[in-house]
Amino acid sequence: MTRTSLLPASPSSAPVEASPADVTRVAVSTVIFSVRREDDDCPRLVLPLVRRTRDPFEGLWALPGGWLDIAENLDDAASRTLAETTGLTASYLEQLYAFGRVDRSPSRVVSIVYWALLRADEVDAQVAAHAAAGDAPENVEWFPAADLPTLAFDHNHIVEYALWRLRNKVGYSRIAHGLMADAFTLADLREAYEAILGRRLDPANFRRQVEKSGTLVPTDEFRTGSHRPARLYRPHQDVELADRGPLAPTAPHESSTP
Amino acid sequence: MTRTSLLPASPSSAPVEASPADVTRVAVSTVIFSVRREDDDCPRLVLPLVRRTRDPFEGLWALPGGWLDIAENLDDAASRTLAETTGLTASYLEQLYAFGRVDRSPSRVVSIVYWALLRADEVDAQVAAHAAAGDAPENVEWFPAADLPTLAFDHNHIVEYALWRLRNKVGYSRIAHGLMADAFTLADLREAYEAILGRRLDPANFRRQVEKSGTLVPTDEFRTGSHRPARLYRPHQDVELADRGPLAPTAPHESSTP
DNA sequence: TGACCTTCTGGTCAGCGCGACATTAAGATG
DNA sequence: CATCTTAATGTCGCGCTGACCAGAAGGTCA
Repeated sequence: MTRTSLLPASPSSAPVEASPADVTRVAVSTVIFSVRREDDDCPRLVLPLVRRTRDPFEGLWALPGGWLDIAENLDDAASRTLAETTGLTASYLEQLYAFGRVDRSPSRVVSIVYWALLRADEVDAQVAAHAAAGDAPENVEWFPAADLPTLAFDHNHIVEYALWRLRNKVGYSRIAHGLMADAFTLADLREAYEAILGRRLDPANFRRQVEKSGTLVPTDEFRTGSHRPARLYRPHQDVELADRGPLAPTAPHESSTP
Repeated sequence: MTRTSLLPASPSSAPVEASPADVTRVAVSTVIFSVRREDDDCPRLVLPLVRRTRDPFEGLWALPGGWLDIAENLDDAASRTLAETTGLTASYLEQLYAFGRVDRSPSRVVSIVYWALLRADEVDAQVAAHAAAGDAPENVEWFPAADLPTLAFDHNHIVEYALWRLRNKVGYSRIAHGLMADAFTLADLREAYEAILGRRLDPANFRRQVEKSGTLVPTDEFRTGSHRPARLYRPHQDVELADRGPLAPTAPHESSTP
């Protein structure tokens, strides 16, 4: 419950656990995306990384994560390690892939990687809350997803795959709503799509698609800015961000053979 | 290399390995689909299951699989355990999901599950080859995917999810080609789609879609039957069954940070 | 105040893909 | 030779989409 381990570390740094030389260990990491407006420029896709403080790849940036506990579900481990290392709580969490190449780490580690979204307004809010509480996470920094440094392990490749999945999923689901605050304009949502897809979208056509989908509820409020005020929308309650199929959102592997 | 272990077994049956009571072990299983024509009826989606011979769920049917070796990539483990338990070699193999609920097994087991396709003509061919060689796999039986018995562990749920992924993927990729022999008619391919999707497709519209996709090469041969002969097609060489994105088909986690 | 700019919002139009359906071709069967 | 079944081609209408236009509604600045 109160583990303090960070990422897959060197063999010598795991005193209690069995010798990594002959055991396959399971780690859990998370690629968590958010959008942030740089200056007055267009919003960009960003993700938090953690600087490693232990031997394999010490000093390099890596995905937030940690070891899987013996009595912990995979989803719970992803949420826990993400919170422990970055102090963040995701608004959407989904398993990405299990990476297990023998040569991806000095010791044998299978990483169950999740990808997640964080509401744009929660980035600053959660960071500020932790700063006020005095438990601000250390060695955490946000990077633009399109311009990352060389990361530890195969994490560059993992982020590349997570981006690919996100760009795919944004096309056939309402997943981008997970980046939005409670109320937002269609321009906000469109800019999130543009940040993910890396190309501009026609505002009129975008509006048509969203309205037809029925996933948004218009409010009577408007956001006033430099120009004509824009109507604020809220996400429809009964619409899931994505169709998980037989994998239930909260308890993924249930329902069969009790 | 010459392991003979079958599925995740009871603690007492793993003498050399560390005690399962305090270690999370990694298993690999595979849901492998094929199509078989029942009688002169329409083809159906079938999959092979293995009857368990050890304690947890002994006697129940389960997915083919086994333990991950310490120096073995995940993909290799899926191929190896599939061959060891069923004698089959898949024509397409893709990671499905990592299942790791604490309560899915008496001991803590994280299962990296793959899903695969087997060419219809290879089902009988591979079985016959093993029978001739005297190493026919035991306790293996094919079941219709739509009508399975109660399986061990959470395997019913896993098959359900694999079916969902297959039905999804068949809509936006050429994955169904992995079920076809070297040469096949459009009716063969359409019936595979129908078996997967569970509904009839219009032959004319199906032909139009396939021809436009450019994934098939018409031959000069025809299959003669009870009615007008049907032209035989071959899959286009340069067309992958599915877009894996940054995950290369043979060596999934490479290319980054050398 | 009024000209001008930018964004929001609604609308039109052509092209494409797809489902539904009609029609002809070609071999097997009796 | 009539008939049946499947193979293969063609036609039509609908809905979605991208490109584009036009008015609405606020600011900004001379």
